[in-house]
Amino acid sequence: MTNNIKQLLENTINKIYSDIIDDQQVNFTVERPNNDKYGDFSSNIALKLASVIKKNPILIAENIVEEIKDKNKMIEKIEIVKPGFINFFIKDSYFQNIVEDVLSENRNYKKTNFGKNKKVQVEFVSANPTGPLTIGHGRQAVLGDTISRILEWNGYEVTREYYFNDAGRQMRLLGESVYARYMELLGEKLKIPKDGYEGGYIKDIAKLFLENYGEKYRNNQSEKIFIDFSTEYMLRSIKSTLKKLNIIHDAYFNEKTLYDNGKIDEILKKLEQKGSTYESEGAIWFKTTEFGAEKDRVLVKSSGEPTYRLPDIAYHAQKLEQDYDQIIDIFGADHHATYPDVVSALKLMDYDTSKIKVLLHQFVTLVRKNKKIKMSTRKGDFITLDELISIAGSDVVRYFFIMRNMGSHLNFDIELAQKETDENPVYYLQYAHARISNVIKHSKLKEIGSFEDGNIELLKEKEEIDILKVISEFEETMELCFTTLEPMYLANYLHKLATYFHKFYQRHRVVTENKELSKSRLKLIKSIKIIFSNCLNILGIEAPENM
RNA sequence: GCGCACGUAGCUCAGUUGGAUAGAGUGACGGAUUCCGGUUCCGUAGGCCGAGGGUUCAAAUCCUUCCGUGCGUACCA
Repeated sequence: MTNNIKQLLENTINKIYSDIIDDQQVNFTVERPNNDKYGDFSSNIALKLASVIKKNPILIAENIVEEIKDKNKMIEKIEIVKPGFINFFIKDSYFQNIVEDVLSENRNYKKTNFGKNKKVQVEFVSANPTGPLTIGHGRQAVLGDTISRILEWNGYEVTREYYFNDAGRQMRLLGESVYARYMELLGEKLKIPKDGYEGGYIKDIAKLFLENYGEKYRNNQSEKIFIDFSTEYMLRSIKSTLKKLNIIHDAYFNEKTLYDNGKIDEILKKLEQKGSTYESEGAIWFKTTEFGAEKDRVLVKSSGEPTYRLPDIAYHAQKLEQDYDQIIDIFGADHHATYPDVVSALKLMDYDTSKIKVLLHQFVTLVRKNKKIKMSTRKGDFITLDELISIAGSDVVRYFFIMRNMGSHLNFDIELAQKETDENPVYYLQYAHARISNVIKHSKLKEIGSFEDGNIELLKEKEEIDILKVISEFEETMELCFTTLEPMYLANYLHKLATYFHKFYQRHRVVTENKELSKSRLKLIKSIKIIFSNCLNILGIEAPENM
């Protein structure tokens, strides 16, 4: 819609001012003004043009309007205002027609094929299985899955991938911590290792271990089985938590693969050949300063063990060798310093890094009555994602995690999340959907019958046209979500849609003695319902028929 | 110290590439709704957009300095 107007203006100035502007880009905008006295759409094109061709913007505006006047049948009138804005007023009939479009396209309304079935991999969560997922992981999980859904809506083929490492120091500590609890269950004195894990889940694993293996591993701390058993347990638990949020990864990629298939060595060798590494103090360093970093980084520790950086590079090299058209990584803000190194290394080896897109999200603070709840992962002193889901429910958790833009800190108000009242924005949305379902049900009782023949031209009330305008924004909202990969816009949009529906509902009855009008309004609310349902579906939130 | 974010109503946050009177929700106060679900709607109050300077027709938005907060600055991931 906005794009149509923009195109119209673009064509117009190319026609009238072709000699003056030739191939100069005029960076004008078309937007929906917040004040409706400025029309449905407004453009600053004349103001922008004024600085290029040194003419009075009002005059330019007049020339443009003269050219498009009466040529577009959806435009009711055009006004030129003060500094030089051009304001467009659209005919009601245009908005009324949207109802028919929505009803006929239904689930596919304004679905796009921008992706043309291109393959995109979205990597998210990727927490090592040392403990239950935290609230922070939750935000990433929901973001990753919602972004995947947005991509799918736009015709991409998405692979959701989870990267983890079940080797290394952290996992060793996990095994030792479980061992300590195991020995405790066998009546020994508890000796939790230094920096070990103290959360209650360790006891659960130990207990299950005991049930499976009895006393067989008494005094066998070094047994790898503690790590393997714990890893398997934690991965199962993580998957089950994600499933509660309706999130299922297509692939779990273990870092170990990169050692087994020689990728780590290969990459290290390549970097050495490029002369970008050197040895110092027994470690192998990567000359990151050559790419603008403050300091060089260690790739291989003096112990001979690589740091996380080297496998990260190898992993991404491998991703780029597969036939993905795009790679999306979702990381917490604490990773913002590390990924540029990965990209530099890949560039150095002539990989096409333009395929990689990194999205960083800020952290989550759990809040109760305006007070921060402090948490410590190691001590196990935290509310897990799993607990949060059981307290607040999947729909609320999903909505809360994407209702703020990912770049800003999120305060998760645990009390608000539990409220099943109008204070909770999720219920506000779902209630609107349920209400529509109910009205349609009611219309059947009143024997309105089929409303397929409802006349959309009867939708003339301000509240009706207003909500149709909101529906017309769906397309550009989705496009914004797609280009920015920021689901927040859709959350805000849904709230707006609900507001306008409730406003309409408050002032006008759908089912009345007037059968013709009832039918047209039923058509209207049915189309609203479809938009709700489509949007909620993209957000992975249920659209209930009743509540 | 340095790097990257951020600072908008009492609170939580929107504000597309600079645009016309800076908006929502929530809290506070006051109203509406005999009705298809009172989990709804309407109104009022609340702001020098962290502070100063600059750029231009136009700045919450861009540049600069300062103040404040968060994250990073590991041979942890």
